[in-house]
Amino acid sequence: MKMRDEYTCPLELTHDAIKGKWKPIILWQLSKAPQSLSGLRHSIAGISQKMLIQHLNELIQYGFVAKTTFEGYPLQVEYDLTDRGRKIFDAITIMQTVGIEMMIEDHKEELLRTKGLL
Amino acid sequence: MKMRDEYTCPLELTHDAIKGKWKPIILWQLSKAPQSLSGLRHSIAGISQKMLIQHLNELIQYGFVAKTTFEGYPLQVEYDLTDRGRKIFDAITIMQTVGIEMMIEDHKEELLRTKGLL
DNA sequence: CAGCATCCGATCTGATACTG
DNA sequence: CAGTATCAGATCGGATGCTG
Repeated sequence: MKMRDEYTCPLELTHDAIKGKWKPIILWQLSKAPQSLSGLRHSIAGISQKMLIQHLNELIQYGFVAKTTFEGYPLQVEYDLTDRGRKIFDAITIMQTVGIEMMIEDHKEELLRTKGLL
Repeated sequence: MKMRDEYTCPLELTHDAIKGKWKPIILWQLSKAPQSLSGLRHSIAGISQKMLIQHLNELIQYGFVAKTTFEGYPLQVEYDLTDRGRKIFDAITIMQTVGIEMMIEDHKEELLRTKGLL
């Protein structure tokens, strides 16, 4: 992702920090538990390794995620939310809630439509 | 923007709904007051008319924004947040808060660095 | 297991010009 | 004032193959 040098608008900064197809889901997964790369790859359906690493690195640059590397073989790392990451996670939670409501409402409409009630 | 037919993940749905360079700022502006197209264009620095209309339409499709058209000349419209829009705005608020904190912290570091304290 | 490099099609954005 | 159409460049995302 192209990263900007400077921001004048705080909202733009945060939006940049969580934009991209997979960042919200990565944060969501990490909020459940710190995980390894392969752990995340299994818990996030459909993500490629390239995208996972790229988005993780961006989250690290913005200070939402911390990475710990353990010595020895097999190689082992752990990704975890930082304090800042936990703060932005509150926003992710709201997004999740609203998303659920939207899906329920839309499904309701669909149901009524198929029954000829709309 | 490419719109998906179906969503399996609520978070993905909401993220799609607010993604794009300008959507968070548009929602932010509309939360202050319902506005006309030209009003928004003036309150959002740097946005092109095409992007503004495009993102507004996407926000309408996702049910975050409502549009009212008034008859007569000169043409007049008004964009406003819906209830759903106000819910997602809570997430935007958190994003704004975190963004401000990030900017302050980063600036703090910068200050210390220039003073040779870091 | 963790991570990088490259290539390519899909998508996003912005400038410009035009319509009701 | 509100909105559409088109086109070119930048960016993003996914598949694949390679390294420590």
